[in-house]
Amino acid sequence: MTDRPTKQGRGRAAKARDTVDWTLPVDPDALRTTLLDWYDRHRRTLPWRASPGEHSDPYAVWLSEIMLQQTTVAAVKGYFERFLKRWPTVGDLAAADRDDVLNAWAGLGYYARARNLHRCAAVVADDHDGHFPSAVPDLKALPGVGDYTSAAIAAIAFDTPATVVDGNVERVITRLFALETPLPDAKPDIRIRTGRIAPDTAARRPGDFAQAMMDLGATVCTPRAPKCLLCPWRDACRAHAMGEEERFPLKKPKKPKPSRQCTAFWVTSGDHVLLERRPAKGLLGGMPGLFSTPWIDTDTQDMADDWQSHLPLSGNTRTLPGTTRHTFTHFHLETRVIVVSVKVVTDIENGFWIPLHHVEEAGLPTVFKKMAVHAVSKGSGT
DNA sequence: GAATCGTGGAA
DNA sequence: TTTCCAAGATT
Repeated sequence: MTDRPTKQGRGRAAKARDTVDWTLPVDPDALRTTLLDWYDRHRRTLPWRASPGEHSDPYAVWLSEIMLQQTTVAAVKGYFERFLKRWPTVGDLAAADRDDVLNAWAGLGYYARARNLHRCAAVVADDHDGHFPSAVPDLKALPGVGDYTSAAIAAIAFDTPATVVDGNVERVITRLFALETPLPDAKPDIRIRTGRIAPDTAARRPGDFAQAMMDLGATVCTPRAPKCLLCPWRDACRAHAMGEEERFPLKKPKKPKPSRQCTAFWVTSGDHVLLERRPAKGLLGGMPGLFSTPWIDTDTQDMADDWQSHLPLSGNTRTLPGTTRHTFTHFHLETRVIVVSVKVVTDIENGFWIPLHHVEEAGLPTVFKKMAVHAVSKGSGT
């Protein structure tokens, strides 16, 4: 495979393509064929994966791909099956109440995905007659669908040639070529190299190839202790030849996580508890939670003990022993819980009351679920 | 381009 | 206990 002749007015990608240094002992077509053979022999059964030869439902593909963003297969399985059973079509999901969708998503994390999921379903139902578009640019225009997901849906659901690059592909490609450029700077190069190996026609099975690349990364070319003896690309892999598989991909150093702390309020009245509906945007946006003081940075702020002014309702208060801890993507949170007993159920802004025995179905994100468990276990002494 | 945005499992 | 990381998107 040779580089194309130079043309005028090329973009950055085209320019980089000419400078790609292809130094593997085998050509792209051989790599693609070898990988597809491996996939046919090792294909995994997954809830969202069509059987060989069967047509996959674009709605199911889209739903699974959104859920799988930065999330493990094991964590997604149950959620995927519950969603598909409750909302069998994109029209059903579009017609669902937003809070019901958020409730069903609770615990899976990255809640902007759930908000975008519901918005996207509405767009597909309203603007696309209930059918997902098949072209990458049209898919990428949908809420929550970016570079990876648009390519994945096009390839897997419609067998359209598309360059699918996720974290698995990045790892496989950087090892195959022993790329010394750290992520994310290496992304454009990785995309170009992946595009060279990937199928360029529907007949060459773009969907299977994309899934094969990701399966290879997930089961063989793993971050730690890769199973190179089982790898179909073992003989071509430069990192393997160097004996330095685990050194790739290189990554830019990440910043340390700061710590924050807050005081949360477990407000009860009789057998009811008060929860907050959080603002629609930002951290845990749109989700239910406990009222609390602001989450203050531990390093820059003193242990501010001014929880009184943030008390949502006045009542008898009791500070529980101990704290709960939770780690988000970019900070740690330590929470002290104060039990507040109020005389009568009183409505307040952004607040809602639920029976205590329904807390488990309230759809609390994990950080709040920890606080609720703490309150119930430590606070039952009154 | 850097920050933001969850969670649970593995080492 | 801490760190890493998993089928990324958005701002």
